[in-house]
Amino acid sequence: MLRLTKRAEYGLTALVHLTDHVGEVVSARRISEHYKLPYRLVGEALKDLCRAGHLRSVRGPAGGYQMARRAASLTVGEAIAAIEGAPTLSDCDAKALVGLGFGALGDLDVESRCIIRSPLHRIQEDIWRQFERTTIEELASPEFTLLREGRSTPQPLPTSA
Amino acid sequence: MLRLTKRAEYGLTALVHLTDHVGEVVSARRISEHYKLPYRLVGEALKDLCRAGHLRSVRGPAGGYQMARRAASLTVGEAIAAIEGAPTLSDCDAKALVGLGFGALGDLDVESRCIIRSPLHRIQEDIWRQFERTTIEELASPEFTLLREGRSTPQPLPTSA
DNA sequence: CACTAATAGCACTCAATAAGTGCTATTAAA
DNA sequence: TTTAATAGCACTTATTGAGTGCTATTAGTG
Repeated sequence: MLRLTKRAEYGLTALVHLTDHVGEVVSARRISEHYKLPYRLVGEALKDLCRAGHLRSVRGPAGGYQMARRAASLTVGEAIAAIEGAPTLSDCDAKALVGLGFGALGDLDVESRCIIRSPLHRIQEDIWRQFERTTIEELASPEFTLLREGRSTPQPLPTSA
Repeated sequence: MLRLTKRAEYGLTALVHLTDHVGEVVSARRISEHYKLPYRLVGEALKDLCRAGHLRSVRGPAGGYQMARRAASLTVGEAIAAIEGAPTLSDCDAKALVGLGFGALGDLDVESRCIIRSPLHRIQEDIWRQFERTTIEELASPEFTLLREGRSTPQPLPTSA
């Protein structure tokens, strides 16, 4: 029903935490205990983010994760894509991402059930644009979000390492 | 993975069709055959839209559905809400819609796992705003469906801004 | 009147996906 | 050497969505 997966939710939560503790190496267990989230799932989400290069990992005891990039340059869209892939609103959207080019699909003949595709695709792009426009830094500091359009004096955040 | 349900997809398709045949009474069967969609599911979606008052129904042979409102005043958001309910991005968003007010939930204690809630909620609102901003008329109007007769390489849509 | 084809409503089954777990390997600090 | 972390992947269970069955009601037509 148009919602993010738990993995994505946990991943974003973890990213916010790591942003608030930039410089530190924090383990999946610590994060999961802090927010009372299932340890293993938080771990899976963190692995995904690590594989995508958004986090760095340190193995062994005292190991864990830390931001690999500045929170201001990592978008919610990139994070979600790393965890659950780029979202698609409808099936023919999904097909379009693969085939691209209408006539080729053979499935879309007659009146093309996809008369709604292109405008829906437009909406989908808008949504994705929202994800891409929002950074983890903004997720981490709500007051920052409000300044998105206003662009008044941005406060120096503790994120600068 | 952040996608619309089939019912919503079928419902939107049907609405576009009814908009293109405004004044006529079109049956669920005709629509389903036209777009090669499962008859019963199209029917269910149409019932939902009818219950919400977006369509009028006529029973008996020669019965069917017709727009109850002008397509220009019916939004994609309203249609989707009628079929699959208002979307929520995360669980704590869903809870927030009920309880609203942080401390009251008992689930959201400690550091409140919902540190990501409010900015995520903002994104969700943006998305919903996109749905509310787009009308069925826009879904139906040809200038929004350039790809339909585009045949060759689908150009990126004329996404104004 | 009988028949037919439509909507109305709801519960149910089955399939797809997401949530969560098991297990093994590797790494590195103590 | 022990321990606690990440790495990876397959697996099981739970939830959700897709689709169907069934019955009732409505109204046009021969």
